[in-house]
Amino acid sequence: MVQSGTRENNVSTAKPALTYTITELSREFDITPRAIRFYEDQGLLSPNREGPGGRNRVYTARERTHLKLTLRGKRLGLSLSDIKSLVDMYRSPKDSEPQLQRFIAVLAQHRAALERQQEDIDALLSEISVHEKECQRILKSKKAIGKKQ
Amino acid sequence: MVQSGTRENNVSTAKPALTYTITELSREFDITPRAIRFYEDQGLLSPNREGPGGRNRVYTARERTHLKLTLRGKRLGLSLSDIKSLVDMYRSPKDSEPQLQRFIAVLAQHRAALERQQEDIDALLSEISVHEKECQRILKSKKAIGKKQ
DNA sequence: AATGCGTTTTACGTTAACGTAACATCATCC
DNA sequence: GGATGATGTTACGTTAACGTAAAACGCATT
Repeated sequence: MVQSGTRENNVSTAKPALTYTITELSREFDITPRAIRFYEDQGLLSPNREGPGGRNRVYTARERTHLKLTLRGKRLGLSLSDIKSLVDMYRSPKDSEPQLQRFIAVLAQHRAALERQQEDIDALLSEISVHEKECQRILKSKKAIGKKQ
Repeated sequence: MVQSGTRENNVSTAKPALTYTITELSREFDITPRAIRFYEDQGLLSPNREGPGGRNRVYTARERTHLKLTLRGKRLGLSLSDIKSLVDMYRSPKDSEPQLQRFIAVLAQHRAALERQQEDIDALLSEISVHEKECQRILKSKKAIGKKQ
């Protein structure tokens, strides 16, 4: 093995250009390489190629960020196509004014969705608190009665 | 149509016993009756039957609550089997002490998951804020330059 | 040279969560 | 009393998100 872990290429250039292999990313985020390639098929990632004939995938820090964003979206219950539209927006050139307006609108939309999710979470958390307190109460009453049960 | 909307049966009894039909619930929560029956197949709901031969489904307020909980769980990205275990816990008799302990453990587990989701949401919201501000900045600079573009 | 490991492409399999279609049943309306 | 409309069961279809298997290539070791 010539090099393992995160490596830094192009020592002569100014930019660090640190990159990752597919297995590195799969281990870091605890997913399979298959999943990462699948995300690429769905247009969520677009790694460069390296090696003979540009065979192997190489991921930049930017691509890694996209992957992180993808996984976050998944944990929040978003579909991959939802995430794709998000990533696409982030990638899209925001130079024309209508583009900017649409981008802002989408952002507001996502913000609203996330805030609704926060409400759902708060509701569930308070429900859980109620159940927890109920359990504590029952436990205490049991101890008060003793070992008759 | 004899009765529409939420109706109140058993006028002679003490309990109100207000119930719902499947279409009422489907409209209230904007889902199809098919979905509700599917949730029943998965053990998330267990409506009573009514009419000749106990043909039609009738849902109590308790069942409606279970449905609400189911949909909240879905919005948060939980699978139906996840939700089922949750509902089962809520239904299970919490009288024996080991049962209680397990229940508390599961509650803590869900609490942790929800808090992780909150972090994810916070992260995304701050990201969105960044992008929004960036957009505002670009818009301002464009207006400052004028209509040269 | 053979072996083994890691990566690639291709393709088919799988699970979850319903959608959709077909048909029967029951009450009601005209 | 035939049409309409809501509800039921049954069964097959569908989409998303990968899993899994097969076969090939490149590089390293033995």
